[in-house]
Parts: sequence; structure tokens; C-alpha cells
Amino acid sequence: MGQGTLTAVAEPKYWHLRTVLLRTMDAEFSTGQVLPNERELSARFGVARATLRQALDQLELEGRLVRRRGIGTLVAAPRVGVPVNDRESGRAGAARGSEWKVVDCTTAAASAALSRTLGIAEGEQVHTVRRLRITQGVTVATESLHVPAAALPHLAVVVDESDRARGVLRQLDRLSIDGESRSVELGVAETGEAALLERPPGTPVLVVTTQYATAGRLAAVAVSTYRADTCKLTFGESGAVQVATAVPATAVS
Amino acid sequence: MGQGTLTAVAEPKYWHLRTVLLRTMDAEFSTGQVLPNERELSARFGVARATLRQALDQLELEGRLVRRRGIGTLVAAPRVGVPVNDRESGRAGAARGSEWKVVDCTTAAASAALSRTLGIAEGEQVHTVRRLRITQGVTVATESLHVPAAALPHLAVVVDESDRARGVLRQLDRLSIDGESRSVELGVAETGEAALLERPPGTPVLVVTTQYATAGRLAAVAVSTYRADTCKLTFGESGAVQVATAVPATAVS
DNA sequence: CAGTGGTCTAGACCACCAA
DNA sequence: TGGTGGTCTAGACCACTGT
Repeated sequence: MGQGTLTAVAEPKYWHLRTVLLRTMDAEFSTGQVLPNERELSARFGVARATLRQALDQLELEGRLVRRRGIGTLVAAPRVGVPVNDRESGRAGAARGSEWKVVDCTTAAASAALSRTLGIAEGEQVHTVRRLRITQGVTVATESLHVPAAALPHLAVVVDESDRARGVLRQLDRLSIDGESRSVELGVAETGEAALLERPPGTPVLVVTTQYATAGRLAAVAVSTYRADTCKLTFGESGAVQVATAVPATAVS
Repeated sequence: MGQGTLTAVAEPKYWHLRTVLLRTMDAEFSTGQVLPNERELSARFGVARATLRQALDQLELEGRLVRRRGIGTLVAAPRVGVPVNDRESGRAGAARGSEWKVVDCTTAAASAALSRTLGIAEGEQVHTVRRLRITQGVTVATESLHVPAAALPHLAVVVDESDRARGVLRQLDRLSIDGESRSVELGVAETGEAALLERPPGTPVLVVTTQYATAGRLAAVAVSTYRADTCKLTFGESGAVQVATAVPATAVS
């Protein structure tokens, strides 16, 4: 009475469920289609709703599902390839549907943590431009660009926030950047970040930290958080082929 | 009747809990220390164990916690920076405690998906080297390196698996690679992958797909899966400064 | 063995959305 | 209003670890 017989049960139920659901989705559903609701699915598979939800959590983490409150559970579109390094600072990239939108611009004394990443003394003035990256109409990332005020001596003193943001970006563009070094790690969106990304708090994100160097010194640091569910970060490089066949990496192994 | 009063309750309980726990850990715990057990914590905060676990799940996803069955919940060490691009193919990199260990080497006809990523016809022969990346004694990644047999005409015909693996890697090393293009996305470890990484199935991983180009054609494709909990991928680049201050990116914002 | 985290259940209520 | 996913509870049992 109770559990159906599976593969010797060495595997957790929710993991087995995930596999079955994945197979079913690939075979019988297409992008955007809504699955049966959770209560029905859990009944159909003879498990508690919590267990079913655990399986759906996995699939959502993999970017295969999107769950919308009040609507249902939908099969997600394949991840969008988002180029991360074609000199993002400026006006370029407006082509290909990638766009930046400034949200915020402040100038303040560097916190302890920030001063350390920038390699400057604590308390030095730093410009911070906060902006969104919008690709094909969807907000895919937020970015905080930190530039020590000392690095931009020619910046006109303007009070208007949006003007200052423009000024910082333009000045930074004029500097010759002779190197960038990046890191990527997994994180979760805090409440503020999450709101900008139109997601609930705790949403998994890919945190990209970029250090821009000028003449052997750090000129700026950018911290970008990309929605992990919808984004595949791409790093085009030295004379690369850019075949860019959109095959999910998981299908290759 | 029930829930304690918090910040207007607009926030889910588990998220608030996460924040409180994070503050507590930063203030009163240090790396490797074990937290009170789940039953006690849930009692102390007046929530169900499932709710507490939801908070711990978040912290684990952020790499701040490690949970060991039978032992307890420990404060995790900061993530290890793992260089991803210093020509990994060969013997280099043995310095700095990074090491590769071949697990597997097969030569077989390309599946549909694989042939597409490699840009070759389905059914062509492909060498696949499967290996582990071990950094400071810990297995941090698995990699599947796929090389079309046609790209390595001088490969001696050997039956021994480990010899063939060596041969493929050496031959690939001799090719002049004129470009690499990468992508990074979030995934979860399937059962086999998970076992190699010494983690349970479903573990979040960073999937790095690298395309190596020779003379404008794809010479090889590598699919690496890095443990997302312990790894911060680093991409050192053109004359970069490499200040590499190990500050968690989340502390900067 | 006792103690830990991992899994699973059955049920309740809430927040959101569409009609 | 009825249906959806999101949160939370109280309790049970299992799998693993150390002594």
C-alpha cells in the first residue's frame, strides 16, 4: 500500500520523478506549453505535492521550467546566449537587441569591501553606476559599475543623476583599457536585485565580476548578476569561430 | 495565532531566516565550525524544520554552508578561484595545485547532438577523453573532451585506454589553437557526473563549454562541469592585473 | 548505539491571476 | 470566483556517521 515500484529505490523519489518528467517534456511538450497542475501531477504519480515540487525545483534550476503563480508551470524556452565581453561600456551592442538602461548613479566613499576589490584606500570617492541589461525585451542582468573618482579627473561636476551616469560611462570609454579579468560564480539575488530582475528573492544568478585595467592599475570593477534560469553566458574570443550552435550542453555528454 | 511578528510579513519566513542566519554566521562563526542541528535551530526560531531547511538550502546554494549527513551543518570556506583558460590541455598547471586525472577514453560514432556541436556529420568517429580536475586535493570538475578523429590523423592506433588518452591530449597540444570560445551556464549534475564529483545527484554545477578552433574550423569541444558550491571560475586575460582579492562578490554591492 | 541530515507525507492557508 | 503556484506545519521514517 503506497509507493509504486521503481528502480530498486536506491534513487530518491523526487530525482526519479525529475527524470521521468524531463523525458515526458522532451517527448510530448513544446516551449511555452503548460503542464498539468501540481495537484494533479502529484496524484498521477502517487506522491505528495511536496515531493513533486522538489522534482520541479530541479527542473526549474536547470532552466527547463518556468512557474508562474496563478497561471501554471510552463516548458521554458532554451537559454539565451548572452555575450559578456564585447566592450559593454558604451553605445555599441544596441544591435542584436542588447541594451543597457541606467537605473541609478551615486558618488560616495568606498566601503571596506569595495575599496579592497578596487585596490584603493577605504573612504576614497567612487562613482557607482547601476544599470540593467535588457536583451530582446527581457531584463537579463543588473550591473554595478564602480569607478574610483580619481580615475576620471576630467568628469564635469553635474548634479543630475542621469547626466552624471552618462559622463562616467563616456569617460570610462575614453580610457584605453588594456586588460580585463573576469570571474563567474553562482549566487542568489537579494531582495533589491531580485526586484530589478523581476524575480522572487533567492533566485539563482550568475555573478560576473570584471576588473578593467589601465596601465597596470585597476580602472574599474563591474559586478553583474545574470538570471541563471534564462542566460547562458558566452565569451567570444581571439579569432574564434563562433559556431554557436544552440545545443544544450547537457545533451552532449 | 502562531507566527511571530517580523517585518510586516511581506517577506517569506524562510528568506528572513536566511538573512538572520547569514548575519549570525558572519558574526559568530568561522570556517569549518558546525552550527546547531536542524531540530534545535527550528525550535529556537519557532519554525517547522522544513522551513528552516528551506533557509539552509539557500545558504548552501550560495556556497556558505556545507551539510554532511551524520555530521552536521558546517560553515563553508570561501570559494576557490579556479582558472579556466590557461591552456588546460597539457602538463602545464601542475603547479599551483591544479591537476588532471583521466578517467575514461573512448572512440565512437558521434551522436546527433554531439555532431552538431562539433560541426561534423553524424556518425563520424570522435575521441572522447573524460577526466577530473583536482585542485588542492579536491575534485572540482569533470570534463569531457571531444575531438573528431579526422582532426588527429597522426594518432597511433593503440588499444590501451590510458595510452590513447595520452595520445589524444598530446596530439591536441601540438595543434596550434588560434581561438577559443566559451560559454558558462547553470546546470545540475546527473547521477554519473555527481558520483565523480562526490556529490548527490542534482548538485548545481557550472557547465563550461569550450570550442577550440584551428584554421577557422572546430578542432575540439570540451564540456566541463564545475561544482558550483566550491568554485569561482576565473578568466585571466590579455595583460590583466590579476589583483584577485578574494572578496565575495556579494559583499561589494 | 545515539545523533545528524535527507526524504516523504497529508493537510492547511496565502498570494496571485484570469474570467 | 475558482484555479494556480508559494509557503508553512507536524510528524514519520531512512541513511549515514561517529563512539
